[in-house]
Amino acid sequence: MSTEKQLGQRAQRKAQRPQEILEAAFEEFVERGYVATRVEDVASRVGVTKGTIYFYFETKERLFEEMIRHISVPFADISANAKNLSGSYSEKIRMFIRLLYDRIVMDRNTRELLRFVLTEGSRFPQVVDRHHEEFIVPFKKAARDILEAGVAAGEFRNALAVKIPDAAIGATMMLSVWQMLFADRKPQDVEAFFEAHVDVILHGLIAKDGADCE
Amino acid sequence: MSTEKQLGQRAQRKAQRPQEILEAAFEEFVERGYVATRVEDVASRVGVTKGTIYFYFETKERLFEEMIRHISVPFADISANAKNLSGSYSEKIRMFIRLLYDRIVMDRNTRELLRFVLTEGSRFPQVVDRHHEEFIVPFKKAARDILEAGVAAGEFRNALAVKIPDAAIGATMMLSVWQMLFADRKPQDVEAFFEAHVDVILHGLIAKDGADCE
Amino acid sequence: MSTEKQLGQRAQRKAQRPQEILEAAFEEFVERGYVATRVEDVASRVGVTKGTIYFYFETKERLFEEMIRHISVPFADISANAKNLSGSYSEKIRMFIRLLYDRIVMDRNTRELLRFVLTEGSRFPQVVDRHHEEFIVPFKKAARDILEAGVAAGEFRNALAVKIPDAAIGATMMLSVWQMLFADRKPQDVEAFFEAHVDVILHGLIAKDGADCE
Amino acid sequence: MSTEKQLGQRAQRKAQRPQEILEAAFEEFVERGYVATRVEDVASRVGVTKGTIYFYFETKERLFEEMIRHISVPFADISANAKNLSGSYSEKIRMFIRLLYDRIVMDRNTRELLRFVLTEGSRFPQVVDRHHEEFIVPFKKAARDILEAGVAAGEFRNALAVKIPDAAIGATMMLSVWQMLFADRKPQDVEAFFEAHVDVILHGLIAKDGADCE
DNA sequence: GATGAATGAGCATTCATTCAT
DNA sequence: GATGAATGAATGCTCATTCAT
Repeated sequence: MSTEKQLGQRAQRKAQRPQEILEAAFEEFVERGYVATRVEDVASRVGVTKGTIYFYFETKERLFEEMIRHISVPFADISANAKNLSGSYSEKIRMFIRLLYDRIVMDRNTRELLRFVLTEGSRFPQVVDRHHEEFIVPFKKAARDILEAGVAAGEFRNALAVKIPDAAIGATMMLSVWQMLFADRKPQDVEAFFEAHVDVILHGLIAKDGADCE
Repeated sequence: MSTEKQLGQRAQRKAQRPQEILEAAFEEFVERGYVATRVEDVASRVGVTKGTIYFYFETKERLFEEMIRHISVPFADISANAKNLSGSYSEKIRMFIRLLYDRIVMDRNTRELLRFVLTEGSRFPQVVDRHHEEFIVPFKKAARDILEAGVAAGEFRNALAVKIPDAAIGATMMLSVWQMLFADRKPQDVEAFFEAHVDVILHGLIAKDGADCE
Repeated sequence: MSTEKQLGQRAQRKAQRPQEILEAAFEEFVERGYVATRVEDVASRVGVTKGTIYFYFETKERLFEEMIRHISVPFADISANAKNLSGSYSEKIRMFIRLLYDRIVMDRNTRELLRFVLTEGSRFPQVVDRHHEEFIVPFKKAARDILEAGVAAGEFRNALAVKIPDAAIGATMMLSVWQMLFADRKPQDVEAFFEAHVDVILHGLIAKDGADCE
Repeated sequence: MSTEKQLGQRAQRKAQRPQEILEAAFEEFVERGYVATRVEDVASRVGVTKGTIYFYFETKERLFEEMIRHISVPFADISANAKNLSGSYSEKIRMFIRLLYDRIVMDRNTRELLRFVLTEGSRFPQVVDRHHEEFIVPFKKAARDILEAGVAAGEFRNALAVKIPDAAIGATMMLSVWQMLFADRKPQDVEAFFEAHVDVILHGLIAKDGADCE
């Protein structure tokens, strides 16, 4: 017991090392990309030396893959949340898209994860595949579920987008891309974008006679 | 005819070399990214040796930048076309988005250009800036012009998206990203996506009483 | 003893490496000059590989500069010795020139240092400047000091060379140059040269009536 | 005849080409040394292209060697002049050293030739050997001839330097080296140096009683 | 004679990886 | 566990040299 206490700090440190390394790796890979990041850069950021990295991770490739895993919070939670939404289906779709914005646009990890998939995809096909299964498929399913339920409830019309929910929700991606490109230099008004997005896919652009859709 | 003879084989060759090299560079950079592409890879693809590449381009960086310039067809044409669209504003917005799909989703050059901007942006900030000026700004302007004209004509309601046209048109980007990621492995039904996209932003999702929005 | 053990083989090695490398660099640069010497040549001579050189020295330029520093034993010692000379001023000037021969003509490091200054000066202007300050200026001063003291003591006449001591001592340089050029192939009789040099500047060439100057 | 006149200019040009190239080569090799000078640099200076250089000179090595030959004006003239000197032997030695200063110190070609011998000697041993035969041996002989004649005439004492004339004349080299090193930055007073040199070797440093040697 | 496109050997430098301490 | 000296393959870039035009 006393031994445990004595070693306490060091042991904790040790247990955290892999985490620390993965987080440092994330920052470095974000800054320079896979090829241009040196293992030593990661080590310096953690405050250790190259050798230590290799003690925990076989190769630079492995380090990258594990880093990707580490920052990947599968889509499950959004799917789960999506099921618990309350209110009208319009409200539900609004909340769902809200969740997406918080993830895809606002959450740095998720945004950079997407960038990694785009930039290093050819070098790490498994990463692309995993991303497809863990994020894109569940995301599409969750979206379709809400839309279909909305149709069944008579609140939504049976629009073409019910089968292809990306067509309704996809604007999210444009904002995400703008963020990736210009995050720093040309800040976006995310809230306004979000409201405009939800508004347009719920009511459309065409002015209706009689009832104004606005 | 006489011109061809005057030029001679060698001269012809020389005139084409830069083009050939830039196209080979495009393919290689697409496949492996900037850092991982060796100048020699580009040379082999053209069927020459390293030295020849350096005869035409000072450095690898320059080669990349010139390649980007070479595949960049500024947005001007779309803006121009956008002004000549005929029919109702619903028709016009449909045609406009159609043009976008042809460019951003279907045209490989433009798609990969976007990927380069995303992947190599930190290494080539000028490329990002140029892309913003030549593509994104004109694109947003063209979109806003149509929407505002549609509102002025009374055909469109004064939706929030009129000020933020990306919110209406942005789904395009999601399809583009899907293409970048899975073009080969998970083909998309671009036509269906397009139709669903146009349908949803014109009519919205909510079922209208009395008049069915579809 | 304990120190040696504490250091360990590896530590000892490491402490000596820079020295070893600098000495190998000296030999290689002497043999081939800066441009024609390959970093790998230096490595081979030490018995390591290229990478090791770069572990200790940032660039080939730095390696050269540090090597120059390493072989440069500033002139301070000669100046110091010059002050402690005893005997008549004729004796003193004789001893002083003797010191110079030992350095400029006989000492390989100093001789090659001069050659480096001549051959690589345009590439390394700082090296030329440092050489001027550390060698040439102190050398001239020390020489002038002796000559002036000799004049003050009435032993030397107030010859023009008192203000321009190089004119009296400069023959040293010719022998040094002969050494640089033909050291191996046409050996010089340094002693005879030295004696003739001292003799001629002390007594001159002209036969004096009455007292034979010899 | 008319043909000859028509071609006149071109033919002249052609005949001068090798000369022009050699002179351009001299300037470039002086500026950068053998290895760092590119054949194309030489070509540009002449206003032609690489190929032309290779039309006249087989290789870069040959170009260098021929350039050395081109700027080498053997010592013969000095030897010849030395024989025609008039006046006392003191006068003669003065004139002889004067000739040396004009050549070794003041004449850029000769000075740079010496530098080439020093810098590229290991790469071009024939150049060193030729230099020895054409310059150094005749120079020593001419010097010894005067000194010995002066001794025979009873004007010079039979100093040690008569056998080793470099010991008397060698200060010239120190000034030459100073010129090579600092020509631009620290100008030398060549005349004063020359006078001091001649003065000291003729009269020596030691104050003679009775007759002041000055 | 002159050109300049093309070649390819050569070299400085980087960096993932190993391993003795 | 951690270090960091050492390795060596890899790659950007240069330049002497060639040769078809």
